[in-house]
Amino acid sequence: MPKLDETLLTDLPPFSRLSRPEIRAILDEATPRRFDEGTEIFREGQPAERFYLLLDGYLRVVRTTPAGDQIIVLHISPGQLFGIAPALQRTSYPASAVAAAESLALSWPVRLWPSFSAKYEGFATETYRTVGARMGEIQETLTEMATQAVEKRVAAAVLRMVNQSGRKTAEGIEIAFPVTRQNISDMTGTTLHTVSRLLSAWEKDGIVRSTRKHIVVTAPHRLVLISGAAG
DNA sequence: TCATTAAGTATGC
DNA sequence: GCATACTTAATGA
Repeated sequence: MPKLDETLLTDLPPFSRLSRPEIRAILDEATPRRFDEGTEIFREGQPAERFYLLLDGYLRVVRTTPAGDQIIVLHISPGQLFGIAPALQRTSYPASAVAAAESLALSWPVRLWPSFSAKYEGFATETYRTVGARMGEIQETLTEMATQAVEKRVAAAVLRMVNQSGRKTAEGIEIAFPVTRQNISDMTGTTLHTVSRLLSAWEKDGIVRSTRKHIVVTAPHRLVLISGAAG
């Protein structure tokens, strides 16, 4: 296996404070792997044997309700750690991770987690920062689900994806990974029909432009207004 | 206001 | 040509 380049990690928050030799040591223990779109990387409830860093691509983090339907909890973008059950004091994964687009990830056995946290300045603080940020995001989505009307929830979900993965194009800001109406309904607790109707209506209003699995937000400010965000 | 049912069209391997 | 993605209308909780 070819050696991984150190520049893969140097700019990422959990590793940015580390020296070259330290990063070298971490990389030498990492296993890189590519995942096709739709591939499950690990499943909810499985023993957490490894933790991961996403280098390229996008992931959906999915939980199954007791009723049996899937909920998309959040997305993971490049540069983020995931599958970090040890940071949550857990020995099994609390959710499944599915590649939303073709993705590339590094992983390490969980037995390395304690030494990573202890040895490497900034690793622990940064991981707990991201854990905190994600819990906050989930909380926000939950209260939103309970209190806001469907159109606001869908607008907020689209904006969240745009904020995480948006890239500018001539037309507007596009979501950088494939998303279906069904996916969006799984994020917002509604049906794909309702999402389809909303996107059609927004498209007629010039707020978005969408083709299959692909959404461009042409008027983000108007979506923000619909979402009813503060300000 | 929204889910459900149902019945269609469009798209891409 | 088939499965999947998407659209739309109608109905009713």
